[in-house]
This record gives sequence, structure tokens and C-alpha cells, in this order.
Amino acid sequence: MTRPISDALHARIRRDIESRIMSGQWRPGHRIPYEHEWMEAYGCSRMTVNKALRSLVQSGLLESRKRAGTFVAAPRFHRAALEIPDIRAEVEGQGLTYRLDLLSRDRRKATEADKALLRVSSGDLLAIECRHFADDLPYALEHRLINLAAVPEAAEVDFSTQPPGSWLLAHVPWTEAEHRITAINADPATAQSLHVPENAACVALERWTWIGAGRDDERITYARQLYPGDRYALTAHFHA
Amino acid sequence: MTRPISDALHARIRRDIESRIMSGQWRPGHRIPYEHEWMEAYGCSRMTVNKALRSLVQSGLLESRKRAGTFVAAPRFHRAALEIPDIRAEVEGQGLTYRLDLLSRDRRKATEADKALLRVSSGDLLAIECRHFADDLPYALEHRLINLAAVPEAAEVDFSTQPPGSWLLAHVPWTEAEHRITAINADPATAQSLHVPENAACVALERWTWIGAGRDDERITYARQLYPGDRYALTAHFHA
DNA sequence: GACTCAATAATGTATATACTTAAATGCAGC
DNA sequence: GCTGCATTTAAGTATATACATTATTGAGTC
Repeated sequence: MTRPISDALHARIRRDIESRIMSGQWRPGHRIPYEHEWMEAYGCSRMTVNKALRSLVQSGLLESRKRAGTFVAAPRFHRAALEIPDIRAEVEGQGLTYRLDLLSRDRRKATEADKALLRVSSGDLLAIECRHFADDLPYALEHRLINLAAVPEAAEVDFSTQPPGSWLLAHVPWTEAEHRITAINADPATAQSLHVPENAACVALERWTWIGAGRDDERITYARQLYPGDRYALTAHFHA
Repeated sequence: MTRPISDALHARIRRDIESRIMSGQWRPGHRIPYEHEWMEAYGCSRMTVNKALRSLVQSGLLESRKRAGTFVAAPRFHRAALEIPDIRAEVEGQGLTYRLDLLSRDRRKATEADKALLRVSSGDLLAIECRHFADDLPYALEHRLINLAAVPEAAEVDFSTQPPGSWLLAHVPWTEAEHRITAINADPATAQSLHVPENAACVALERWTWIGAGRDDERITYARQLYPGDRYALTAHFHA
């Protein structure tokens, strides 16, 4: 997942700055040398220095202010890049056999509850309940709503073999998404479905997906996935 | 959290491309126009076009191949940027009163268990157990190990008022970090400590933090935070 | 047809230059 | 001391240009 290291000059400058920040030599708030100082130091043009700095600004390590200079940004949070693979890919990536179990599929007009979850005001949708298996052990329980106004093709798709997440990821790419991760106790039905004891702690991952950033944004899907807490962990890595 | 919109030409080109991808008009694998076509379309230089494209490549929306062109990247995961604020900031950000309760503080040579968690081979460390309160309701239970070889100053800090996470974030900036999120059932002691029923589902957030990307990396700290699942949710947003 | 190899065309990198923009600085006047 | 204003300086944007790199294309050969 690491970027291929490049021997380009701007990449070297970038790495040099990065390592001085990472090592703690330059702390947040520290004003790093001016662009013209870097260009002297490396005997290159300002554009080259600028390219390095801009890329560090984009990744949040630096912050520039006109006239004042460029500063090491203050980390206000622990940032991490969470990459949630689609479940089939995740299971198969672990060398296990994936199997999907479609529990229910219902095409209906949005109920009040659906509207609240999908964040739409009306329309038809597809409601799916399914279980994901890894080597015959339940891996996740999924409840999903798909907005048919946004993705009419979904009405024709056979979700008894293809997980809805995989299909959507391939067919409705590059959407905006919001995730909510919490923990819940398995109710009796969930416990039975996931083969865990009643009240077992589960990771609940909710995801809202939509297209477009403006007012005319279009809700695509809502998904809620429950994972047995003792078999599953989300991992995230911060690298800058 | 949204970037300030810029009216620079390269930013406009960027937005135009972005919106065509986000709207689904250009799907993954699609070859977008060549740089020289963009420069004709906008009547600008190639460097300006290049700036827009590079920034979209950096954020993972595009992918360039020499000679072949620039393509819409295939989203293989649901990416999300997880920003985990330090607990005090998080609580106070919600308008609640923060209070820290230091349960134990122990300076010791690393035990076998410590070594495994902190991922060091030996050395002195500081082990801290504390509870974070929001308006007199327990918010999180924290178990933390700090490697004194990496952060000797920590030995002198008074962690009865200042949460270790806040202090570390301010004093050991820009580190690498790995997060692991899972769900567990509260054991009797934890339940009592967090004022939740026994076996209540809790979000368990583990974080390993170190400095430097090479072999000579230095382990800073290990933290495990338990949050009552019914009072707490991690949220993450993907925006591209 | 399959293989080799050179021409081609697109991105990648870098330079030198010029003008714009915004904020820190310092000076003048009250 | 404080305020307002002009100055200055560093980053921001953009251009035109050149050469490097590399994967594709296609022509020529076996």
C-alpha cells in the first residue's frame, strides 16, 4: 500500500521534510525554511520545492500562510485511513471461502423507517437482509436499503450469489460516504444468525452512501453490517 | 472540514473532473482527456492542467500511466478518513465538562505482557489506567503504556489532571499509528467502572504509536480505550 | 503469424520567469 | 502607547519550454 518510492528531486525534498517532522526534530508550529532557502539548499527551482511542499500540505503535514512561511501543522486528531474492503474481497483475501446467504429481499415503497435511514423523502427501494459466511462460519449480518430512484438497475440484479456491496461498489463508483462504527449487544435473533451467544458484543458498521456534493445529491444506499466482536476487527493505519 | 473553495484555474479544472467522476459520468477505467486536450479546452498551459490531475491522483481518484493517459481509478475499498480526536477535546467539543480520574500509575520494567503490547524488547515504561468522564458520566476507560526510552519526559508529567493522550499528542507529534477497532463485552470490573451493565457491548479502540518509518523506529505508546457502545460511535467520512 | 525494434505519444520532471495576493512589519502621526 | 497605512516579503498562480521516461504502436523481418 506504500507509494512507490521515487527518486525525483521533489520526492526527495518531500521525504527529507517528512522525516524531520516524523523524527520530532521539527514540532508543530515550527516554521520550516522558506521556499527560496530550500531552492538554494538543493540547487533547484522554486517550482520543484513548491511541488514537495504542496504535496505535504495536501496530506496535512504542513500548513502555509502567505507572507509568513510554511509551518508544521498541529495534529489535532489521530488521523487514520480506514479502508473497508467489500466483504467478499476481505474474506477471500484471507484465503477463506466466501458464501452469501440471502435472507430476504423486498421491493417496496419507502416506509417511514426506511426514509429516515436512507435519508430520502419518498420513492421505491430494495431492502435486503443477508449473511456473509467465511468458511461456513457467519462473518457478518447485513441489512441494506438501495434507493431504486438512484440505481434502478439494482432491481434486476440477482443478490443471492453476488453481495450487494460488491455489486454496488462496481456499479456506483466514487460516491460520498459516511461511516458510523459502534458496538451493540446481539439480540436473540442476531445471536442465532451469527452463531454467537446471546448478548455477545458485535461491531456495528453503518454506512450511508450518496452521489454528488451539492443540494441535488442522490442517496444511493444505506448498509448496516454486524460483525461478531470476537472474530472481527477494523484496522486503520496512519502514515502521512 | 471542507477545503476552502479556490477560484484558481487548476482548482476549477479539478472540480470539473471530480464532479464528472462523482456523478458517474466517468466510471472507473475510463480514460479522461489527455492533458493537451484539457489545455486546449481551458486555454491554459499543461502545467496548470497537470497540477489539477496530480492532486486528483494523490487523493486516489485518478491514476496515470505514461504514454497511455490518465484514467478514473477503480475504488477497491470504501475509504474513509477516520479522525479520532483526543478524548478531552472530544468531550469538551460536545459542550460537556471533562474530568479525568487516574486509577493507577506505575513505572516499571517492561513485563512480558507489556513487551508484547508495546512491541519493544525491553526497557522502562509508564503504565497508566484512567477513566475519562463527560459531565460525571464515565466516557471511556483507558489502559496506556508509554515507552520511557522514547519519551523520558513522560516520567515527570502529572497525569492526574492531564490525560496522557492529550499530553502525548502535544509532545510527540507526527508519528505513525495503527488502530484496531473491535467490540467486546464488559467484564464485571469494566462494567462497574463504566457504569454499564455487565456484558454490555463496548467499542474497544487500540492504538499503537511509533516514530519513524525505518528499522530504527521507536515505539512511543500503546493505548486501549473502552467506550460504552450505547453512548459512543466513531464516525468517518469519505470525501475524495 | 510471431518476434524485434524503432518511432511515437503521453505523462513525469524540472527550469526560469512573471505577476498576484495577503499578511507581517515598521513607520508616521495622533 | 496606540492606530492606520504603506512597504515588503513569502507563498500562490500561471506560462512557456525542455528533456526524460515508458508503454503503445506499427513497420520490418524471420
